[in-house]
Amino acid sequence: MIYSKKRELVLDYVRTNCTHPTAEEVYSGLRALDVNVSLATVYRNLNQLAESGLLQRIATPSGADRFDGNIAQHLHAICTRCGRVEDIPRNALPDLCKIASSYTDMELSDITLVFHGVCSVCRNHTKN
Amino acid sequence: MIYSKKRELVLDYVRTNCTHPTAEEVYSGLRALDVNVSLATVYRNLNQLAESGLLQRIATPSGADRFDGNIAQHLHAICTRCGRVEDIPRNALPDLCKIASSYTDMELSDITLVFHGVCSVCRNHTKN
DNA sequence: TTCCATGCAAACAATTTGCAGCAGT
DNA sequence: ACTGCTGCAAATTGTTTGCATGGAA
Repeated sequence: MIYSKKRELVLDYVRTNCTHPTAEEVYSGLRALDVNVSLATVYRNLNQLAESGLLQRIATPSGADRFDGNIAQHLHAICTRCGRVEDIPRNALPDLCKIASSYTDMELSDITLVFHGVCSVCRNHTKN
Repeated sequence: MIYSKKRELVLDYVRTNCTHPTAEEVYSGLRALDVNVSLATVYRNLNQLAESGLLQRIATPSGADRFDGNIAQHLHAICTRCGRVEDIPRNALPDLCKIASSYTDMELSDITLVFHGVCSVCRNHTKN
């Protein structure tokens, strides 16, 4: 992959913003920094960076995909009220593929695991 | 929720077809049975049925959501080659929310967990 | 000078919605 | 009658793509 200024900016943005931004958020975040980039380019670069392992894609169920500059193996917890994303270390959990393997004849190699809950901010905010 | 013929047909279709169909598949499946129903109605009814717990929604990462008439607590494994979905009993796995809770201040109540792998049919089909 | 990258707009897929009419209780 | 259900088409949302141009090696 040859060098590209825009791609570097996209990667830097996701890395320095620990908000697990969506493509749209990366786009408007960069525009706010006076970076002239198109949404298509943001999508293309996010896909390439995720493909090459420089970013991690968080496929949230129903909603825009999010991206994470922390590529260490870890999982995510999403607040069902405000959408905030927090990290959960992957080694906190046992090897789920190995456990599930005995229940199917599929050769399981990976999991998509997202926790859902309510973050402390939202809990304090609205007590309903 | 008052009775509706179309909703009953949608529910029956998902229950009797163990293929974990998408909304589109439910739609064309019903049309093939000479049921006059619109795609919008299929979507509306699938959402209501999932909302009321009569169906389980399988939010596949990037792709159409699938629906499952088996509402017993269980998880899914998706073949990355042919898209086939198999079931994994939930009690095969430990209580992940409880384990992850100690790593975040979110109040975790649920998980979205999908296994990815290659089914035996695809493994035998193409040895590459 | 050969690719890959980019911007723009159009295309796309999955899903939802507005509205008028119809059906269930 | 009242309210929820349906069909249809249009609107939305998230994302990808075609094409002409610009930039990196």
